[in-house]
Amino acid sequence: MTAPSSTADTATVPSRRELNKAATRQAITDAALALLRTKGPGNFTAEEIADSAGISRRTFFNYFSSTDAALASVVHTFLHNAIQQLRLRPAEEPVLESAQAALMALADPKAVAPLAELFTLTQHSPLMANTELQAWDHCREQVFAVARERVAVTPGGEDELYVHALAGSVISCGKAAMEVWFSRRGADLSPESLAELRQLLIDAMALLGAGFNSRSHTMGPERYTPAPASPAS
Amino acid sequence: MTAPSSTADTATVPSRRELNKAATRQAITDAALALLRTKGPGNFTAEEIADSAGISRRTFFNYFSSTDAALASVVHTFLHNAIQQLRLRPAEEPVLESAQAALMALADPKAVAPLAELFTLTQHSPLMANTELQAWDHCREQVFAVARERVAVTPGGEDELYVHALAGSVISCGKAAMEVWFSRRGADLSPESLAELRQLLIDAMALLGAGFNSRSHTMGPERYTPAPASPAS
DNA sequence: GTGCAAACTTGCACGTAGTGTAAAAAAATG
DNA sequence: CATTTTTTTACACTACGTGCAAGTTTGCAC
Repeated sequence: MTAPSSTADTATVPSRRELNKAATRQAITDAALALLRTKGPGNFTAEEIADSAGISRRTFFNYFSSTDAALASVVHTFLHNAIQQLRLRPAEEPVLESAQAALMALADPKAVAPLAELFTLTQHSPLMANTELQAWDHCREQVFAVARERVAVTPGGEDELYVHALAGSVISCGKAAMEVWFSRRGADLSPESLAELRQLLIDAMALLGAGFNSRSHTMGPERYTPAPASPAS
Repeated sequence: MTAPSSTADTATVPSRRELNKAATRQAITDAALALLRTKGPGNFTAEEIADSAGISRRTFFNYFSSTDAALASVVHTFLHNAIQQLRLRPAEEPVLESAQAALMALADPKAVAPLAELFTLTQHSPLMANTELQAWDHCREQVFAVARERVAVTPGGEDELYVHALAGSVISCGKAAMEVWFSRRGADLSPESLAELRQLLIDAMALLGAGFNSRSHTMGPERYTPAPASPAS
């Protein structure tokens, strides 16, 4: 065979095994998504996915521990990218701003398209809720790790609570922004829709940074930000 | 038969069938907890639980959809009580204070003892993580419902985001406080330990109310400083 | 190339999960 | 007691997830 490519774009050598594994992995998720589109959530088995991906049932379970896990890889890759963006931010930047910036970088069609499709296809199905929650929680742990590095937590101090609560809240607000966006726009990936997503993410982080005090959340009828036009929903 | 008790504390008549159902339900969770203690998480089957509870395997699945669900009933009852406490708070009270007060009411041995035991027994097991996340998320939905009632959300307005983000953050902070408490004190239910739990809950809500801006969260029930303007926009 | 060791895939088998179904048992009702 | 309704139970069935022992592919050295 020819020598390993000298024009490798990444440091690690992409061996044949790695490529094959990545290819089958992708084939599995593609097959799972296709079945999700055609048959709907919960109406197809692991054997069907494996069959459609051209592998055996046993091999499917070598890659994913369940059918849900195969679908959730979409969420995992998105959140993985988010964490990478977060780690790129300067360490001296406040965590909230870093989170906001990291989320901004992902509010483009390429990144959110698979996520949006998965969301719309499994919107009212409790089947995905499970693995989805796990994915978000996994992301929370990553944010926790990043935050802990920056805050330099003292072993027995009260910083533990600070970092835990901050990481969880950041995830919750990001989740909230996405939920609102999906409920408003569905799978709409137009530039205006994505702009709205970005604004929602900004607003959510701002709410968190302001301690949810930006508006008097008593029963007072006073409204905030008189929202120019667009009463149509 | 004897007439329905006139001293019934609840409006609904506790018929024989209701009592039996409640008894078997309790027997199942007791059996599941006992097996969890003796065999450890993941090392017992649904049939064993049913056997130990004196019922058939099929009946077990009539009550719970999985072994995890049987264990998670502990978490559900705790969170159910928390929600009830939350609903008891006056509607004009800020949500953060209501949440704090509701959690205070549950920081007593009676309520947290089963939760603490379940936590310590399944601490490093991914088996419970699943249903536990679901339980928390279910609680989040309840908090969301309460918050939406109070905030009087306008259909197309930005209040959706506010309520979603607030409910999620409150849950995250409550979760964070409990996680820190468990990691510090384990299953310690002494008065000092519970006092620390209460303080952690207070601090967590204070952090949220202060927008994670003040790092001096060693204070007691002090008022937080009003949050400055939101980050650059 | 040949040979070898490591990895990956595959088929098989096994225990378990969860559900549909119909019959039996128990409780409410007349 | 006879009934009607609800609950439990036994049975069967599909699917899940995993251990195991093959077979197959890849990497590496010679």
